[in-house]
Amino acid sequence: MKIDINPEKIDEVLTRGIENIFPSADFLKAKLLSGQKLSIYLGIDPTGPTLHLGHVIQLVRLGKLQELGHQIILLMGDITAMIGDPTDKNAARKKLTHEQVMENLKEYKKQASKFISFDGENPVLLKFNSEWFGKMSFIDFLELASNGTVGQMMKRDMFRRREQEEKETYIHELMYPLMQGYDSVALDVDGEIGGNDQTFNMLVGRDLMKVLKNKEKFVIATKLLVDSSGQKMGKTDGNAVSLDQTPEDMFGKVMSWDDELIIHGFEIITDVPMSVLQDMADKLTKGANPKEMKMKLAKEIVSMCHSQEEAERAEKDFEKTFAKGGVPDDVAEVEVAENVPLVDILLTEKIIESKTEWRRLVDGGAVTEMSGVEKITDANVVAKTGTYKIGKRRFIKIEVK
RNA sequence: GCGUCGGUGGCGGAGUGGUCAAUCGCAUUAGACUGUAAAUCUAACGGCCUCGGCCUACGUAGGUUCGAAUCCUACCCGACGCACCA
Repeated sequence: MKIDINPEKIDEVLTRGIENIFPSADFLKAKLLSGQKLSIYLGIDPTGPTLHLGHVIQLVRLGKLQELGHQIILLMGDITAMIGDPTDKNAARKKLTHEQVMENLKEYKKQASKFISFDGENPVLLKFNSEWFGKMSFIDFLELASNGTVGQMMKRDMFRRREQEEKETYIHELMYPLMQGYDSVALDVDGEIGGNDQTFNMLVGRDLMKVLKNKEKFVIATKLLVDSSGQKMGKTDGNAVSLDQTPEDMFGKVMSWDDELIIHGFEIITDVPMSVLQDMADKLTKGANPKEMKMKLAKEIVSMCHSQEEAERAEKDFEKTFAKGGVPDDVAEVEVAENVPLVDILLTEKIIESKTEWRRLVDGGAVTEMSGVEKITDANVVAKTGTYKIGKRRFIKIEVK
């Protein structure tokens, strides 16, 4: 495959959704313009069962680079995931077993393939860092460890903060940046891409490359999706969008984002041209209703992660249920015998967690029978045929036989 | 190994014999207002029932007591200090 050196595309790669480039944007630009095929990797630690929107930001960037003809490597940190990246964790994360890790990454490839291509003439290379860490001897490891000092590692604000708060930092955590850095060496890549929160780790890899391979690895740090309080939208927070969610859920999640995130989200996730975004930003400052734009963003994101059709469906569904207070299309349906208390059905369907919760919901006026738009006030009602709404977004359709 | 302090609900963090299912803050859920936004206000926030109670919970296991998150013993885990080892 020929390397595309279209300056416009390259400019987009260098700027859109990018927080920082090391050693410099010009350095990378020259590389991209050189016509040389570059190898670039993204490392993901499979610490959860699914990828999330945070990963999408990087995957989209990678997709662009793949289109330009470069060699993309997706590295599964099956070993590093077991240790746990201490980034942004004020307490040491629980260590995972290798089995848990392997279980987690089952879906990863499938989900990633929405953004980068694993076949065709320039396929993504899928790697696991157990390939080298699995057979690294303790001596080798010490050798590697001798490339970093405690002082260097302690530069991470993370570790500093823990120190200040008198929380513990384990030695294996201190090793983490070196391990991630060694991934670069083992893969012998030209560059790495990752979220801005990974900058420190990525730069450790850059240093190692210089020492061990005498190579200038470039590092692309992407912007992060942060909410109004500056919190990362990560898998540990409730506001995260994970890729295994249904189109409807995903759409709803995006709709519940802060308004400030609209333009930001468009920029770092979607392909909507920057000129269009500028236009939207202008309209927003002039007082346009942000909801419309958020709808567009939600649709765009669902369309990327699922498909255009599903995005349209999700949008209609959203309109219907929330804007118009109706019932969504894909409500779970159950058939029950006569004289079954409504609670029991909801409990077996796992819509509610306990009878106590149910009582609270009924007391709070959160339960409605949709056909008559009647509020349920008696916690002991027997289920009747109909559609019930519990709270804002829980629905169930019941058919009494 | 010795000593000191500490381990409480999703998190942070009170509570030091009964009135403690445990103040409070955050998070969460629901209601009002809306745009399933934010802000705000209200309420709920271990479980179960006939709403008066019952059961299970304050690191783990025992014990003292009419009664324990609170006292005692042992054990586990952590922080700090000292020692040991160099």
